[in-house]
Amino acid sequence: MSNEVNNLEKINIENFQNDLITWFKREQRDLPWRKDQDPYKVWVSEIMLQQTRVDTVIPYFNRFIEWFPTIDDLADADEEKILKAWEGLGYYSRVRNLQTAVREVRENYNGVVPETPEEISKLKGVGPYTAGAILSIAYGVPEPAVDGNVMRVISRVLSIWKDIARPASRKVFEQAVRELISHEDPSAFNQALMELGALVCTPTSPACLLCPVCEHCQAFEEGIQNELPVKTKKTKTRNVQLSAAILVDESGRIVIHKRPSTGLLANLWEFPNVEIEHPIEGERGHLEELFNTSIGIDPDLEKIIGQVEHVFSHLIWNIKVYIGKINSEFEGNDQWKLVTIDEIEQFAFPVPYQKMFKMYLESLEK
DNA sequence: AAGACGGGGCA
DNA sequence: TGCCCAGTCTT
Repeated sequence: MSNEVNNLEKINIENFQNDLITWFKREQRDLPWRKDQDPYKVWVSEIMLQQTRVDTVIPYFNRFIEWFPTIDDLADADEEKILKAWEGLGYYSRVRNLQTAVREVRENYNGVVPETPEEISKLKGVGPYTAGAILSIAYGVPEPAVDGNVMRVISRVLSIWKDIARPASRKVFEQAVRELISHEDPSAFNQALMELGALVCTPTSPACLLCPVCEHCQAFEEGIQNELPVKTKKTKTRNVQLSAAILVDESGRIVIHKRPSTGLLANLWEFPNVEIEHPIEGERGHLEELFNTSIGIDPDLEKIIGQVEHVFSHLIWNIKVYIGKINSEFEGNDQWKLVTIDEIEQFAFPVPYQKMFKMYLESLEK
């Protein structure tokens, strides 16, 4: 494995560590999860930061810690509330896995986040990156924490032409970091690598002239920093047509539905909707029939108030938004509820349905 | 190894 | 539009 990173011999590791860490201690951003090294808070921040930008995470992190200050608070929380805390952040399985995992910590580790790679990696939602991040930042363990930033930085510094889109490549970068990591300050080293990737060694047009380790960088030396990292794979998104309805009863309450516990947007709330596989020309009666047969709701649809388009990483939703009325016989249960406009905010809705609700409120003002 | 899984920011 | 972001889990 180690000969795959043969460029390691060209670098002065100790100087590299010093330049990198010195820069980090001087330039690091003031972030809420850097105020202390509470393993729980480090853990929460690392889960939130998965595939999510720092600026997006900050307000979510502050509110999450406010609502669930300790492992016990999170372990005891209702799922509805943790989903509400995550509403709009995306990748909602992260927070359900996090709650599962803190319960494991309470049961199996006496409420203390484990500090060995073997144990921490068993926790739900803790993969190789997060394990290394928590261990190094909270406990000072010299484990690699290889994320997209680190692969980009290391691919340039060591001129590694492995395709970072392939799962197998991560091991190469982990091995490189094992060789490079500071054993005096693994926390600063790992965070510095990520901070450098976020602030200086960016995906496009890296700021090499401001880089604290440019003199160690083989890509910079050869002027090929813009060719690295190598990353293939294009995601092809498919289109899904939906029709959804704000259905109101006699007293103005609205029908909402809880999504299934698995799959896309699991356990979040939505407005009644059906997928339209074969668009039929404007047949409202046909659509009402479709609502009836597919979700057991018999609405009186009045009109379309607009469309919502929402792009996910792997698909695109195009939602035709209807308003309508619901029969008086409608009864709620665990999955179906009638709620007032003011009660809506207590439930966690994915963004496309937030857009839809906003559209509905605007239609009322006219 | 590939796909599922959110959402927003930026060229 | 397409790419990228402090990735992990399932198939």
